[in-house]
Amino acid sequence: MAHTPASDGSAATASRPVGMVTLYDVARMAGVSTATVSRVVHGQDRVRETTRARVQDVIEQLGYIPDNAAQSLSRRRKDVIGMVYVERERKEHDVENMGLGLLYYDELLRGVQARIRDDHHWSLLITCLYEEEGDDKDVSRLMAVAGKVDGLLIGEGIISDELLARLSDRVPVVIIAGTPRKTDVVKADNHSGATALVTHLVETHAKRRLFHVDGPDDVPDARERRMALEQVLRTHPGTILTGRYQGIFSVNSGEEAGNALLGQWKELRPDAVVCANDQMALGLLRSLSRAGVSVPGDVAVTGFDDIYPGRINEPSITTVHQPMRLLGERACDRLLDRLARPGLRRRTELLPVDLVLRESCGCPPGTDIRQQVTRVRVARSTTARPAPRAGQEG
Amino acid sequence: MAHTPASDGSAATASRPVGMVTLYDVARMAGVSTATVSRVVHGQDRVRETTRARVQDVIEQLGYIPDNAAQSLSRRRKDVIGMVYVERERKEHDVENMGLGLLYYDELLRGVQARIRDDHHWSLLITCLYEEEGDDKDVSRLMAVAGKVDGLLIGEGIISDELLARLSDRVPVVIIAGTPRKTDVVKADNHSGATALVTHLVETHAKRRLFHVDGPDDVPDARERRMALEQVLRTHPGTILTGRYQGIFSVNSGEEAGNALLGQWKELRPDAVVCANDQMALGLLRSLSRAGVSVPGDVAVTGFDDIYPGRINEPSITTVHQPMRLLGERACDRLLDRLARPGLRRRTELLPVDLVLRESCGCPPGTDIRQQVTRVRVARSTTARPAPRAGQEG
DNA sequence: ATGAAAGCGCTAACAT
DNA sequence: ATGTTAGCGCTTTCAT
Repeated sequence: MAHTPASDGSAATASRPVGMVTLYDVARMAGVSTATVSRVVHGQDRVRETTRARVQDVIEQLGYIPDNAAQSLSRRRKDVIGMVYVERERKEHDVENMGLGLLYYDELLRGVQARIRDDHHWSLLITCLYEEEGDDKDVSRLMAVAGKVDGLLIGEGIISDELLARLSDRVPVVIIAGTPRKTDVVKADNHSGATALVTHLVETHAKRRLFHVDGPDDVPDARERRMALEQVLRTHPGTILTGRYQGIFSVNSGEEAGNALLGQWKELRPDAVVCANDQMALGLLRSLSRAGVSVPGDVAVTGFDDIYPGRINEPSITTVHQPMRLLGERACDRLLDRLARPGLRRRTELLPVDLVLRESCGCPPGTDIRQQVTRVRVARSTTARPAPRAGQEG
Repeated sequence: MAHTPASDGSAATASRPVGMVTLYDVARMAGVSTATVSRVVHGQDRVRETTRARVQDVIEQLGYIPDNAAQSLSRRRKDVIGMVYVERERKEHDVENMGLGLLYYDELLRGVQARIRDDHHWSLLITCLYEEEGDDKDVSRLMAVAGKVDGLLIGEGIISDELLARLSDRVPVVIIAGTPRKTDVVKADNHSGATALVTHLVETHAKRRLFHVDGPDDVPDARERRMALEQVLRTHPGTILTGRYQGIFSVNSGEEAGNALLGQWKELRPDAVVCANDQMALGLLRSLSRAGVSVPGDVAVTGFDDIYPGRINEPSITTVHQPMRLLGERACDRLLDRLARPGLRRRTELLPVDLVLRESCGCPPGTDIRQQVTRVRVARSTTARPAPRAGQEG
């Protein structure tokens, strides 16, 4: 026995985690080889029934649980996929955000879990990065996680190209809601959604003077919605942008946007405010309401994402529904596919969104219509830079 | 070289995951031993500066990322903690629950993450069990996860004693919000919270005829709240339970409870309804409102948990605030502690809750008072009978 | 300061 | 049907 792990009463036993029962222990106690135990554990055939039963007994009795580290090392796969996302705000007592902001990634997570659940062997490792922390922290976190998983789901395009390259060099990566680079991407069709929303404002409600509450510069979602807004303005003569405020997707920044807007109310009063997400729309509505401005009477307001509170708000918020959960599901599916067949061509999957018409845009009280938005192409010519292409299946 | 992993152009290379660069590759390319590379990777001293730099270079160049499986096997620790929870409902399109029910575990998760974030080396593996699935599925999921982690955080006391024993035999376990068994437990002081809430109803608002919307039998939180309610009734002569409905913590089941209540409205009209959580309170309020029953005018209603929608509901809901995030933090702290010092004595930590007075109990419109509940002891002697029964007299 | 080598617990190819 | 054994990639002790 050249390679029997210490299972005698020697000192080596002490260093082993409490209760650590190994395959060898089971094998010895059942009087079979480790190969046989392994076969039993994995329900393989080529084991006599009586043997199987005996081994099974010992397993129960000893409470044996295979060590995944050893399994992984041997099988060259960890049966774990990782999910990375960014926590934007960290204020623990911001009740508003606690009630609202949580939803995005939590839904994503639900989607991923839903996909994973049927396959007992996959597990999900989650890691979040924090916006306010340095890039080096991100790097060390990501390196650590990359060494622990078979594949990675990354929310948003927040990590640098260089880092992404390094990661995807090691494990397959699927980007969720980010700009296509050299990995698979699954994202909502923000462009079409925003286009439909703003077009509704302009064509149905005859709005002409829009104010834009934008999201962070570097967030792909925000960028796409912004570009769509600009494109609609461009293609509708007579419409103008009266101003813009850059928020960070939180209720608070929406309130700030509202205050900024009220500051220029006299001179540059808009007839509609387009917010990059629902949270900010909610914050904006609050500050407008405090100032006695009526919505949609004095001004229309729209959001994006379709979070629950926007639905029950007074007035209810017109917005675009993002299939967040589906996003998680598809991303997960794609990763699992790729893990199974590494040869797959890179692909960007665009998920359709719904336009949700409610009260804040000026539609009649009680309106709550949801209609799928058909895809519209991005106007290439006006986009100076090498536009992210939403290519189908590579 | 007896043990150099295949890094030549041999067939073995093909079976290695794409981009898999090993410590050996780095060592060879830097012209040092694996021991030295390992030292550099872990920033240990006893390496000459020039050597370190050279190795570091090769690491960058090759994009080397240590394989955690191998590290774990060698170091006998995985640097991963697992969190297990139960998904109660699975209806994908139940918008109400999407907006509300998500919050509990998500907050817990946030707490855990918050604790983990400073320690780069820990990662979090999450697994959810599904109520409607069989016990054997739970077992296989839990076994799998137990083999992948150093310690486990388990939400609620939903797993059998036997299974729990087996798990905690292998890795340290901290139960969150469950009944203390033979592991560490971190939980909110449900008993004191429910006692304060019901006492408020009885003493401040002079309620006498209570209806109870209970949670699932086997959920510890529900059980504790139920027992506190009964104890308050018992100690306040003249109070009675007019009826009880057993829900499953969802908005829908709250609505059903409301309908059941309305069914016996004539004969057994209560003056207050105590719901085991906010979701059900919300559902109940909806059905009462549809039936034209005014709250708190005709009847008072209370919830539990303090979820955001209850705060902005019309009327706002009187409830008990659970420190969900803190629960996650403490549980994680405890697990990390135990991992560091396995000898720790088993302990149950009770976290204080807040009584949140709002409108639904009959407090004046606009009320939103939050006060910490001081701990009250569970009355042992009176808990003689095993089964909770309705219609008891105080 | 650096290297050689013995494991860590498990899998799977190859015997028998 | 069952056993033998050579790794999997890394850490760490013990030499040097």
